[in-house]
Amino acid sequence: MLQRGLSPNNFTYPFVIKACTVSSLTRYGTSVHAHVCKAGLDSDVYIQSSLIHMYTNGKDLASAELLFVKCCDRDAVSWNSMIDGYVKYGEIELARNVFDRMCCRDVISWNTMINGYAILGNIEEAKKLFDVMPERSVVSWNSMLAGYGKCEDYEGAYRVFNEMPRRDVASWNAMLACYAQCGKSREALELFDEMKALGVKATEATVVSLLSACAHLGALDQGSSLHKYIDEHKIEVGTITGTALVDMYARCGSISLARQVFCSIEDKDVLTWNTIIAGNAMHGHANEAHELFTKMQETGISPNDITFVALLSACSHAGMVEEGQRLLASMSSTYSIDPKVEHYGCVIDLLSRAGRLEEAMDLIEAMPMEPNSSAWGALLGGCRIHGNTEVGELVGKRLIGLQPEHSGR
DNA sequence: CTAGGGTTAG
Repeated sequence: MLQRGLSPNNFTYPFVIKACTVSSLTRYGTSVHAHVCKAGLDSDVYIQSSLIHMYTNGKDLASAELLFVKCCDRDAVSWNSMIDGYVKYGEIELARNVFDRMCCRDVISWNTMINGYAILGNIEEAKKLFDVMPERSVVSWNSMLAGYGKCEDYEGAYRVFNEMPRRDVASWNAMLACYAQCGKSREALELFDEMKALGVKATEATVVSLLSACAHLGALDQGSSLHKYIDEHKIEVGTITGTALVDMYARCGSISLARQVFCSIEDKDVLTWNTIIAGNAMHGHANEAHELFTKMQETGISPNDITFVALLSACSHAGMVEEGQRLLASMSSTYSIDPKVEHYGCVIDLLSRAGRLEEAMDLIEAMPMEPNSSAWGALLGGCRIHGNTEVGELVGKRLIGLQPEHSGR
C-alpha cells in the first residue's frame, strides 16, 4: 500500500496493528507506531488502544505505559490491556492500582483482575472481587475454577464447577486440568465420559489433560483410544498435544510409538525435546538420550534446567558417572544454567550407586544450597548397597543435627 | 478477537 503511494488513515492502522499483535510482530508494530505519529494520528483513541494492546501482548510494558500516560481520552480497551499487561508481567499490585483508578470498569476488567489473582493462587483475593462484581460471565466462573485448580484444591474447583449457571468447553477443560494436575487421573477420565455424554465437543486442551492423566496411570489402552479419538474427531495435533502424546506413550511403555509421534511434530519446542529425552532415559536408552540432546541443539533449541534433569537421570540409569559429572559442570560453564538441588541430587545418586561414597559426600557438602531429603536419601541408599557404615553414620549424624524430628526409621 | 481452559524431571 505504501509502495503504491497510498496513505493509510485512522481506519487502516488498527487492522495493521492487530495483525502485528496476533502474530507477535512487535518490531514491525513499532515501525507502524512511528508511521502513526508521522501521520499525526497518535491521538486517535482506537489506534492508541490497539497499540497499547500490542505492546502489553508483546510484554513491552515500558512502551505501553508511555503511551497510556500520554492519552487523555482512554477507552476501556486501553485500561483493560494495561491491567492485563501488569497481570501477565506478575505485577499484580500495579494491575490493581490501574483497576482501582479505572472509572469505566466492565466485566472484562473484573475478569482480568480475578484471573490475575487466580494465576498467583491467591484465591481469597479473587473471591473478594468475584463476590462484589456487578455482573458475572462464564469467564468469571472459569477464572475462579482455574484459581482453585492452581491451589490444587480439586474439591473447591468441583464446587465452582457444580455451582456455575452455565458451562462452556473451557469450564470442562479447567476442571479436567485440575483433576489431572492433582493426580486425580481416574476422576479426569470419568469427567470426560460425562462430557462426551452431554455432547460437549473436545478441544486440544481437553485431550492434553486427558493424555497427561493416562500417562500418570500408565494406561496404554485408554491412551491409545484417546489417540484414535483425536484422529477421528479431527482434533488438531499441535506442539503441546503432540508432546502430551509422546509423554503418554513413553510413560505407558511404548517408546517406539513415542518416537513415531515425536518425529511427526512439526514445531518441536524445548518441552517436546525434554519429553523424548526423558522418555529414552526412563527406558534405559542413555546413548539415544544424549544423541537427541545434540540434535536438539542442532535444530536451534536451547536446553533448560529440566533438559539436564532428564539427561542426568539417563546417566543414572546407565551408570555413566563421568558423563554425569561432565554434564553437571557444563551446565553453568557452557549453558549458563545454575544447577539446582535436583541436578546435584542426580549426580549424588550416580556417585552413590557406583560406590563412590566419599565423592558423593564431598559433593553434598560442596553444593551451594541446602541438600533436600532425596539428595540425602540417594547417599544413604548408596551406603546401604555398598555396606559403608562409616559414611552412613556420618550422614545419619548430619541428618539428626539438621532435622531432629526426622531421626531415622 | 480486550478476559478464561494445555504439555516436560522425580
